[in-house]
Amino acid sequence: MALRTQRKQRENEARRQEILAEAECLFSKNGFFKTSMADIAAASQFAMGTLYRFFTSKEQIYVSILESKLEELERLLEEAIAQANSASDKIEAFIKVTFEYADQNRDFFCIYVSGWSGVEWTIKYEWAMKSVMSERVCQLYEAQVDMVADLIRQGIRRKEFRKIDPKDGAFALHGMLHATTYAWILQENSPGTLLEKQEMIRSLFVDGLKKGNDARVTRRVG
Amino acid sequence: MALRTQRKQRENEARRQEILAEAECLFSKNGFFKTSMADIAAASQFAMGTLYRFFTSKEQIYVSILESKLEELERLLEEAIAQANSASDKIEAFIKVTFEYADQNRDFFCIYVSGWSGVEWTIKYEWAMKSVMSERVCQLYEAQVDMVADLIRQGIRRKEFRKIDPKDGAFALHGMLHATTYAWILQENSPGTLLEKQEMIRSLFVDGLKKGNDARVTRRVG
Amino acid sequence: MALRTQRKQRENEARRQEILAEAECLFSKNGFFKTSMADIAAASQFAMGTLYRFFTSKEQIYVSILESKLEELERLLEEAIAQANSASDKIEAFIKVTFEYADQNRDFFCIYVSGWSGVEWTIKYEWAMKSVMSERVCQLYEAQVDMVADLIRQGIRRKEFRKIDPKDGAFALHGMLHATTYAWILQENSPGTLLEKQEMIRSLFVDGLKKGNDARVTRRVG
Amino acid sequence: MALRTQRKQRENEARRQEILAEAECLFSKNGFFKTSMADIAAASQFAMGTLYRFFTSKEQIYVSILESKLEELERLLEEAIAQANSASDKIEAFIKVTFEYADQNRDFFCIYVSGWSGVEWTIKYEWAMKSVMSERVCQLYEAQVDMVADLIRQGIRRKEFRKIDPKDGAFALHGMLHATTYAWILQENSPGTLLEKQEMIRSLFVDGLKKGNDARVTRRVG
DNA sequence: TATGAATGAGAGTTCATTCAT
DNA sequence: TATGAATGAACTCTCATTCAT
Repeated sequence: MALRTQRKQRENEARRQEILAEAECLFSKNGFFKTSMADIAAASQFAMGTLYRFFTSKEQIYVSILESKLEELERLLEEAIAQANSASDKIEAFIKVTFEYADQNRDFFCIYVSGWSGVEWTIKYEWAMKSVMSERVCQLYEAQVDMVADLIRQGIRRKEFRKIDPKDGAFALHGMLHATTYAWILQENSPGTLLEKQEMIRSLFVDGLKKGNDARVTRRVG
Repeated sequence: MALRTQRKQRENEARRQEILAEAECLFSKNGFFKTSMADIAAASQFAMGTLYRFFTSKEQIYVSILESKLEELERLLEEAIAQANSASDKIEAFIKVTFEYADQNRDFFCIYVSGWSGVEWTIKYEWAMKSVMSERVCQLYEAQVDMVADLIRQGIRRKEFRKIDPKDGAFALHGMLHATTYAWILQENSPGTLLEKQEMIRSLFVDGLKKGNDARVTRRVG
Repeated sequence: MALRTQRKQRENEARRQEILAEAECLFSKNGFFKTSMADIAAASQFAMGTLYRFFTSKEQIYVSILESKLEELERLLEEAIAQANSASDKIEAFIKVTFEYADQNRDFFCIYVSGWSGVEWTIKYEWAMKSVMSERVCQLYEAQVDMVADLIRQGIRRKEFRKIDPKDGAFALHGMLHATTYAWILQENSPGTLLEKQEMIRSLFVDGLKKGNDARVTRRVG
Repeated sequence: MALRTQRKQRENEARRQEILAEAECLFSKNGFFKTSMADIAAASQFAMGTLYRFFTSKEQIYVSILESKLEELERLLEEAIAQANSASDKIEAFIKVTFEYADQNRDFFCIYVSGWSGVEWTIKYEWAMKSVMSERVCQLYEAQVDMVADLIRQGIRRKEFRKIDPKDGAFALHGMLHATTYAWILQENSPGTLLEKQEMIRSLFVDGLKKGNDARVTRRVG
């Protein structure tokens, strides 16, 4: 009996994943609002009512996609960072893993960037965004910023990097990564792979952070 | 008669702008889908039917906001770039103008970033995006990328910068700018101004691009 | 302009009434739950969206029927009662007006009795009933009980009636009236009019209450 | 084998009763429409499919509650009436048993009154009512009316009561009983018992029917 | 020309019933 | 036999767009 229960659970999990996979594809193609539950039902070959056995609402499907993928990405990022030594190498690892993941999860990345820029939802006012994005998703987004911010802080402490606001730096890096990824996804028949951009981003960001630069130069904001 | 026609045109233009201004505010607060034509009509104090005399659809209102602001921003960017000499200085000017504009047009910027990440609409498939974003908006987005790409190409030719793919660099810079701006807009009561972030972005990007990117490079205050 | 506004208002009121009339018919035939907004729209020859310009929800339509008719009935009852002198005559007037109104508003009376027995909604738990029946409707139902209870109280004070709990008596009278009305409405091709039952109810109730009765009879409960 | 079959039958009957008991509770609390089969399944601890082994539909469950309780009530009423002598005493017995039963079966009584006023279902048109209420339930309702009507007829024949339409009188009595019961059930923490109302109803109805009354009073319908 | 009421397709969600296990 | 997941039609309500005034 325990066996049957286990099989059921496995099957359910598989179905959930099927639904999520189809929904991911649709959301990435058409966005949240132009994807209907009927579309998801048709694509995943389930009846509409069945979707509601697995998810309580359309929003929950959306959020579930983000949560599961963001958690996976976070694990991969942490693993890779742990294996690198210097702050520079850790950031390089961060960039590499992000690109690899984007390469293998293009659909998700479209949604991911969407969440990042917060935009499909609403923009300026927290309340509106929070109403859709679960607490957990917000945490996961912030965790990614913090991860980079910590690496920058580390690099500054170890004198690898010059002094900058670590959070500002983290936002800047994410911006570069997402814009690059997104541009690459859009040109559907891009010749190369995303990993080819890795060195460019690394050199721009890491070299731009290198210690020497601000020692020699005194600048005012214009 | 010509006079009366002219006055009518001026009045109409004024009305259009009023509508756009209110819509901008609403779209930035609530996003495209959660803003209804009734909302826009109420906010702009026009009847719903009247909105359709000025714009053929809700989407056109959205697009018109982007078009007019993007054109204004493009003019400002070109002016500023023309007045700078070196590629570095031109890029610095680009960053400065972008931040200034964002500071003065927060509502628009929320929409702008949205358009950039393409996200509220649809992401992967051109046709879906094109159905909403006018040809003109796409041109304007591309023009901004090209503007930066050209500056980078120039810098490389003049040996200011090391060799990188100019378009990749342009995407990277835009990503940094938008992420920084967006993060700044979100924290509603941010203490400083956006311009304070300018030097950070500049040094990250321009220094990251510098030829040798090492102790050999000397910089002037721009 | 004021004239046009007035005409508009009159027209709107007329439309509201049309919708209410059709809905009344449907609700009385099929009950609240088996009457759909599509049914009401079809019957009243309006588009579904139009119904929502006049009423915020299906429940509001239902409640509006009750409110307007209950208020009218209350007015009629009060008028008739005021014109009678003795408590007996006032109660007779109450019965007469109730039957007359039922005769002319059969559809409404089906809904009315439904509300009285509280039944379509939920029965035991106030909260569930209150969620549908507006505060106002509840007040109006109670006002009708109180009206009769007051008459009984009056009759007792004036020694017309023997002593009973006035509220209990009021419930009893309403029960008789509703059961009689309802039975009469159900037999669609009833030969006589409801008013023929008036004297029966009057004599049962008023004579049952007459002072003398309990003098002659000594009874034990049980 | 016959023994096993019998045990099965007994078990099945027990299950049926369990389901009916839980359903009764739910229907009385939430009404027919706001009670789902899932609710009933959960409350009775059976799988939804199992419910359909015992009942062909949700409506049948509803109807079965009415049937079984109405049959029980009918038996009790007939027993009590048989033991009384005069028409007055028989009617008193009828009232007493009805109140006792209501006191012990509040959940059922909510549903019962609902059925009586016919209301949750549909009101005016036979077909609609018949579609839900089984032939049997209608018979049982009518049987109750007839039982009282017969008593009244008897009383008239024996000169205990003055002449009235026996069926009208029966409806009136039922109306009083139901309204009184229902009002009492609704005030959840009613201080006394329902039986305390018995004498009031008896004296109202029986005294109202007493022979002498119509001798003293000659009245016209107004 | 300007209006805003009217439209009706389409949205997300529920639930009585079925049927493979 | 008993299960409960799967079904999909039907529900209430929304809103971009139209058009009679």
